[in-house]
Amino acid sequence: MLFMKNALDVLRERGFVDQTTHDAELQDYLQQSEIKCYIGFDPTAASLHVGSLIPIMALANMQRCGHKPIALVGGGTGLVGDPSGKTETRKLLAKEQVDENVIGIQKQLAQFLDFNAEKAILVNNADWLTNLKYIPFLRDIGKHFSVNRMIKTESYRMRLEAEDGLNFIEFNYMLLQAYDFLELFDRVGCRLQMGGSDQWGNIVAGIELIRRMRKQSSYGITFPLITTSTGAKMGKTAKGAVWLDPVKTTPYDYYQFWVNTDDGDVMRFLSLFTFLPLEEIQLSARLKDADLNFAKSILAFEATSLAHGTEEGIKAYRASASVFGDRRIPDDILPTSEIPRQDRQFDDQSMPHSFLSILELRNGISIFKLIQGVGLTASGGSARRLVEQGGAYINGKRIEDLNYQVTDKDVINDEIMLSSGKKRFHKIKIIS
RNA sequence: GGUGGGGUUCCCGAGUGGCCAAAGGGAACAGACUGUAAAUCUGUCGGCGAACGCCUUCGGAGGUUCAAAUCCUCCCCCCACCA
Repeated sequence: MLFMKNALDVLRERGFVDQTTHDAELQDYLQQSEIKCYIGFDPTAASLHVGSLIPIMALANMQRCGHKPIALVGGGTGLVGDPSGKTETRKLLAKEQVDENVIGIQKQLAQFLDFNAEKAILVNNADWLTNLKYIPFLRDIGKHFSVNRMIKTESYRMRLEAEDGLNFIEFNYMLLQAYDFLELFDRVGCRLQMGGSDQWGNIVAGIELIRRMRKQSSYGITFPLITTSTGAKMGKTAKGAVWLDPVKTTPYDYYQFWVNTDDGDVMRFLSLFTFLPLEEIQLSARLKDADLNFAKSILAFEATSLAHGTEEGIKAYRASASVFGDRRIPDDILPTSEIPRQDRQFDDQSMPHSFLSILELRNGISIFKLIQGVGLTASGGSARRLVEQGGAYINGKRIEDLNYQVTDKDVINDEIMLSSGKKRFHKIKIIS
């Protein structure tokens, strides 16, 4: 393991590093084997979304470098709410809700990290935070914090200047996160905390607390805020966030999210969101125009496989090929990827679909009712508009007539393919 | 506790008695162009309805009025300053 690449270099090369504290010492620290590093995850929802992928992938890369990642789920801090990077007060969550969310998040992290044989550790800060006593905490921990300094940090200053202000419970957040770091330092000797760039202040607070109380040094790494090349925050789509939960965002939709990556982001995203060798990724820079879509397919396949397993990745790829057509992916593009390059298989189980009885079709169903019914649009009115604007298709043919009645004549091979625009499909399977 | 300013449709933000389903921008959706990209241009963008239209929405509850997002009363929440 000694000849392994330094984890800091790996993270840096792949684009994970925004800032670090005392770089040289950190590098030395990471030269040891099996060091522990942690990242906190907020249990604001029962599922993580692609916005959390950067920290997840950072931990996974650490693990691949022979280190021991600790995923901290904020069951305790989630009860308080982190003001960092937010311009307004977050709603306080009920305790039951937080507990439920913690369970969901744990499950998803296990997709990316190997928790077997203690190769990664999962902790919930509710275990120690919820038992804290106010007065002892103030005396032992609080005395190390200068309010003057705290209000100068970016995250608080932002909120102090904002309209909405900052309330006291949020103001405490930094102390709690610093305490988490101290706790992990004491429990397992963790000396490295990572997080988004908005976590800088919180991370430094922890480092200082450890130094003051334990006279030991510890380190921090922050990740850059990932935006698309068009400047938008990554991970939002029409339906809101792109979730890692396959029920909230199906693997097919997840794949579609990635395959629609902006041209300018493909290389960067391949480095961040896959484990494909950097040399191969850099080589794919030669891809131009439509050929760049090969790289996008691979990105989508790899990302989907990571989140949902290879089998789902393959299914999503084949489902996409069956509606968008397939071009054989050349062997020399990102050769390490196990994306199917030879097969002509299609998979129509994985795309959005629903079932309809043939009997219901006998009398005909209004096209816009059907479009709305399968969920391609949210309301009958918008389905109507879709047809009026020429965006509705049945079996690939544009529907010109608003009053079009879908009947059994539209069934092909026991199926009807509806589409909204040119990229959103829904297959209706007919049951006789 | 006092004084002042706020809470508008997914978001930002105009509107201060009828012409308001509510300007403008963003997001989103569709069309054209393409490569399932971006940019650009065009259209749409509360619900129901073929349509005249009807219904729901401007923090909450009442009230005034032929008519209220707009006026009045009470309540809730946020912000600033003062205490």
